Amino acid sequence: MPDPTVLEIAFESAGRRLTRPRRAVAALIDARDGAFSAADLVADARSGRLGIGRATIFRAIELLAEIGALERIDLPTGEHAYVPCGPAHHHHVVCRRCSRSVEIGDLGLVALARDIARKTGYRIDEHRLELFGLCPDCRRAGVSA
Amino acid sequence: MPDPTVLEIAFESAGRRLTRPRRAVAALIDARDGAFSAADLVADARSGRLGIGRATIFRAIELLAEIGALERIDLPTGEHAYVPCGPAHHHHVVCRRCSRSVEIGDLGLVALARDIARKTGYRIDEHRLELFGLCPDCRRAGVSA
DNA sequence: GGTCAATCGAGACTGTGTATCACCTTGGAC
DNA sequence: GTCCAAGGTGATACACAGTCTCGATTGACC
Repeated sequence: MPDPTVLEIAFESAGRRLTRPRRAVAALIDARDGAFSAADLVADARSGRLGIGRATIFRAIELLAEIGALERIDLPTGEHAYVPCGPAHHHHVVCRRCSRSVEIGDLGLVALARDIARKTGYRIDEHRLELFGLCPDCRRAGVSA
Repeated sequence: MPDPTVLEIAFESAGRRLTRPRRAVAALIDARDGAFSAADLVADARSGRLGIGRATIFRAIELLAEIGALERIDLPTGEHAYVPCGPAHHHHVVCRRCSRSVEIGDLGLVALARDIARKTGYRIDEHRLELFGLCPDCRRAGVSA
């Protein structure tokens, strides 16, 4: 057996069983290398004839998101997507063409939120920053759409 | 007829007809004073027996969002919501209890995005920042949930 | 008042995500 | 290796958001 992947380790360290379907879902996510939708994974599983049920894929995604190994983001189109990520507070920059994404650190946003709290009187306990654009490769490929 | 509301004016200045159903939707939105979901408006319309079709409400929301009089935000729960707002670039702070929201200015985020672009090599052309918490009233009301 | 394109309401349809339930796997105890 | 309970699975039904279609209606303009 090859080394367990980050996602496989995530299942185990959360005290959950590492089953064949979960391994398969983890592999599909790894193969995607970027943001993906649940429908993407379902299609991948189907085209690869992995015999994994739709519900299982949704459950695996939900579980990984709960663990913190995956984060749900909202594309500008209104669709939901998921990005594999580490547990520390961070944000994502997503390529709107190939969906590849990179994590960026906090960037002083926590301080900014504190500032906004002071100005508005709100107690802010959650924030979300997402950036969309073109990754270096897609820029080089001269994509403009 | 009372003075036309901001949303009514938005319809007209976009060169769209100000029909009875659109007026009704605008009134429902004004009555909400904060973020709302499409389902909220549908329920409001139904309970008020306004005789407005579901599709019409969705169409009006879509149109207002297109015009820029409404912005779609994504609640932490994954649901979509809409907030009435002005056309200038800004962000929203939303109370997770009463849904009241305030607009905040750009706050140097455009500069931050430029900085991120330089560091990551991405060309960033869109970003979204949403903050969630408790508004002053709900804080005073001692709500902690 | 008459005309016509924009808009409307009803309802069918699509896609995403959840719930249910009988069956299957996993991993630990022996 | 065998057994067993808990956790997990797949099929399917369901709930809901949002879109599309189409014949009927309406508002803006002459």
